[in-house]
Amino acid sequence: MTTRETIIDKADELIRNKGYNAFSFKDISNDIGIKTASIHYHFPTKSDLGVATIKEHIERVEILKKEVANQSPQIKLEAFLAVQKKIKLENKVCIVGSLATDLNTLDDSIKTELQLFANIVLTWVTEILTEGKELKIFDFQIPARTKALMIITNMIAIVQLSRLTDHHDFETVKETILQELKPKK
Amino acid sequence: MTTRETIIDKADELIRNKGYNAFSFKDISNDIGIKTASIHYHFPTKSDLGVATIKEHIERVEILKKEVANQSPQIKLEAFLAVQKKIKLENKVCIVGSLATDLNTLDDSIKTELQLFANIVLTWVTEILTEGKELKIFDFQIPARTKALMIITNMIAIVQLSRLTDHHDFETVKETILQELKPKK
DNA sequence: GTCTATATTCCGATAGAC
DNA sequence: GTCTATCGGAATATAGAC
Repeated sequence: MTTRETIIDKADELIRNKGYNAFSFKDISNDIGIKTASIHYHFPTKSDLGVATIKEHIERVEILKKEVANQSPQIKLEAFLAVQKKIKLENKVCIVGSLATDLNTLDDSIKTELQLFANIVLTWVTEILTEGKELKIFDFQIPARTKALMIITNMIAIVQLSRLTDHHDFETVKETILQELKPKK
Repeated sequence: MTTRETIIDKADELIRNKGYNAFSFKDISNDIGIKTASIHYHFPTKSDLGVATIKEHIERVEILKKEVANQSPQIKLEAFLAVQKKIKLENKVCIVGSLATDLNTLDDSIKTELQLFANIVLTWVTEILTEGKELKIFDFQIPARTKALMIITNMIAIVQLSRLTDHHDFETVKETILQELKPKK
């Protein structure tokens, strides 16, 4: 992994662990053994690093989409939910939720990139649901985009809320999503 | 309103507008015309102010609960959803979501108070749903607490996500929640 | 590319006058 | 209760040596 990639990886971890305004170049410096001045060589400003971190997420989603492109909608949806499960296991939150709560403090460059990422995820889940309904693997009576909003908001917020209520609540919500998509016999 | 209450009100606004780690005593000082040293007189530390802000939310929920105690489950649920609608109109986020994403940076005193608040809300919505189901006003096939988790996570995250996708998505999710609770004829 | 050194600004918090 | 003044520390960012 290049230094640049190592920095982005650590920034991603810190943003989703502590929040954008709580992490500093010094945190990265301490964790990966490089001086803050060197980080500025790769990313002149903190916003540049923030944008690069979101771009990394976009790339990862595009790769995941391709990996499951030929699989069933069921497998595709489980691939999406597995990402959330990993977030929960690592006690992090989704970068969309993490940055959305800080949105009014972010530069336009980060806002724009985050909007792009959010819409990519929303479009992907909408497509999965549409395909699943056509194949009668999923059943729901509302527009696919609306159903995608319901599912995505469930996942974004349960990683946050289950930090406060009960960590098992994550699994409860995830299983409920899958159950409610099953066609009635 | 006392100075103490004015400070709490402004802190609440800043936490839900910018995030806990992005707001400062100076922000409050500028906005309400009092020096930062005076804020420290009322709240020795930032954590003390954070705890007091959550306590204020707890009090408001308790008051709202009493106001609608004799109303139908439908009215009670709409009272809960109206709070979220107000949050959306003010371009803020729910304090649970705002602080949950920063949780790993918060003092235990704030964490504990936030956990208390989250559980109060969860219990309240669970009770509303239980009552509504008994009266056949609401229909759902999962445990009431699980349904409450689904609805609360929808609302917490849609105020965040609709900042990025489409502001109308808030209303879409809110109306879908109500529609899906209606008994099938 | 990475370093040392530093500029500048802002933060939370405290002492003490009024 | 509110103020002025200040402390100690941490933040983002830059200049310039290697």
